[in-house]
Parts: sequence; C-alpha cells; structure tokens
Amino acid sequence: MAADVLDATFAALADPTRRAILARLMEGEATVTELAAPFAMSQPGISKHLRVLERAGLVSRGRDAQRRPCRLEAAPLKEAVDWLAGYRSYWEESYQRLDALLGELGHDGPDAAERETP
Amino acid sequence: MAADVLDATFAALADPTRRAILARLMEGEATVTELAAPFAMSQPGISKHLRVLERAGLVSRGRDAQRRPCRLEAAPLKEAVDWLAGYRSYWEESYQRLDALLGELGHDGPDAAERETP
DNA sequence: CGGTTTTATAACCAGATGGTTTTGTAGCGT
DNA sequence: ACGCTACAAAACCATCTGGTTATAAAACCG
Repeated sequence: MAADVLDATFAALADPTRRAILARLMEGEATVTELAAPFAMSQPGISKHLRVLERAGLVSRGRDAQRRPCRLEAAPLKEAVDWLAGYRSYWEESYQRLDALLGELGHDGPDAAERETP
Repeated sequence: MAADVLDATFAALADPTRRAILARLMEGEATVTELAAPFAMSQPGISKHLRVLERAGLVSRGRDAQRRPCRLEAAPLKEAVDWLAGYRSYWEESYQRLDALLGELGHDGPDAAERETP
C-alpha cells in the first residue's frame, strides 16, 4: 500500500480547516471564495489548504470562467480506511477478552501475521 | 467528534516510521530498542516518534526495570475511521452512478445532510 | 476600454517537525 | 562499587507548515 499516498492523505487530514473543507465539498462543488467564506482566514490561506488537498488527490478542480470549482475526490480516503482496517480488531470491544485469552497462551495479538503495511 | 483528537491522530499517522512502529506493536509490546532496531535512525529519533504517538494516545508505556515497554492503544484509530466512514459513499463504486443520477436531479450528493464533522 | 471579481503567486514570518549528536540518569549484573 | 544497558533530555540544525500582506493575472461586466 503506497506509503507516500498515506503520508499525503493523513497529513492533509491532520488539519481541521482542511477537514472542514472536505465536509463542505460533500454538499457538492464549490468555488474558492465559497469555501473561504465560513473561515476567519484570508483567501490565499484557503488557496494554500486547497493546494495541499489537491496534491493529496482529495480535491480536483475544474474551470468556470474565473472560477476554479473544487470537487471532492474521496479515493485516497479509501486507502486510508483500508490501512486503518488492519487495526480494527485492536479497538473492538471483544478485543479486551480476546487479548487476555491469547496472552495466557503466550501469544502476541490477534491475527499477528506480516502486517508490515497492513 | 473532538477535533484535536483527530488532529493528533492523523498527524501521528502521517509519518511512515510511526506507522511502521504501530504495525510492529500489533505483534505485541516492545521496548524502545526493539522498536528502533529495524530503522536506520538513532535511538533518540525513535524516542521522539514514540512521544508523538504517546501524545496522540496511540501508544502507552509500562515499566520493566530500565525498559519502558510500548503497547498499542488503538482507540484513537476508531475515532479516525469513524470520521472517515462519513465519506464512505463518496468512494464506493456505486457512487459514480448514484452521483450521476442525483446530478441530473440537480442534487448535491448522497446523504448531503449536515455532515459538518461527519 | 476600464473596473470588478476570482484566483494564484510571491515574499515573509513564527513556530512545528524530523533528524542529529551529546550528555545525563536509572537500574541491572557481577 | 563498577560498568553496562536502556532510555530520556538538551541543544542544535534544516526544512516544512500555517498563516499573513501585497501584487499580479485572467476573465467577466458595463
């Protein structure tokens, strides 16, 4: 699972402004000024965030006269969630008991195969 | 959904070394030197990464004489995956057709309710 | 043509990040 | 008591990040 895709995706998601932009884009395409409106931030500030999202492949942009409408591209989010899914058994409620059980058997953890990049 | 938890979690996951450390911890507890072994990096370098993971709540540490064994704490990963789940319909294969359909109806997207913090 | 809207670019700044080397410290083993 | 092991802490460095202001360019509007 491509490491730098995950790098860029997680890094992009680590900022609340960018997450809010993605949330806004769930409602449909939006121009830069529309996206900037809800935030107490300058327009170039938003443009920078959009560049980060674009380089992470989370946003694509079209053309409409002067406007550059932004569109949500969710594919990298699937990569992220696929990676996270490898840890699912570790946060599930049943894991507490399972872990204790396997611990008594001198085991390491559930499904402890080569999960290098899970 | 607590924003700073997601901030810290996604930021921690944005580094391949830290993701590899988490992957290693799926096999069970490990000491700092055990964790440092696979990497071409100094021990303090790994300790810094561990501090990031610890502050994100992804790792907890015990005591065993001089050793400070690290343990995976996956709860924040659930938060992350719960947030991502709000975008699930946007990357699903069926979304292409659904989006096109809704687009013809002048709609915005699937389930376009207030997903501010999905 | 001239002005307005929309966006991008550049230059700059403070602070975080990712790494290093060096040094210190706690606890074990002999 | 001595030295070794395991780790942390500090100081330092380069680079990235998140923000700003000011400026420029592109396309519309009248």
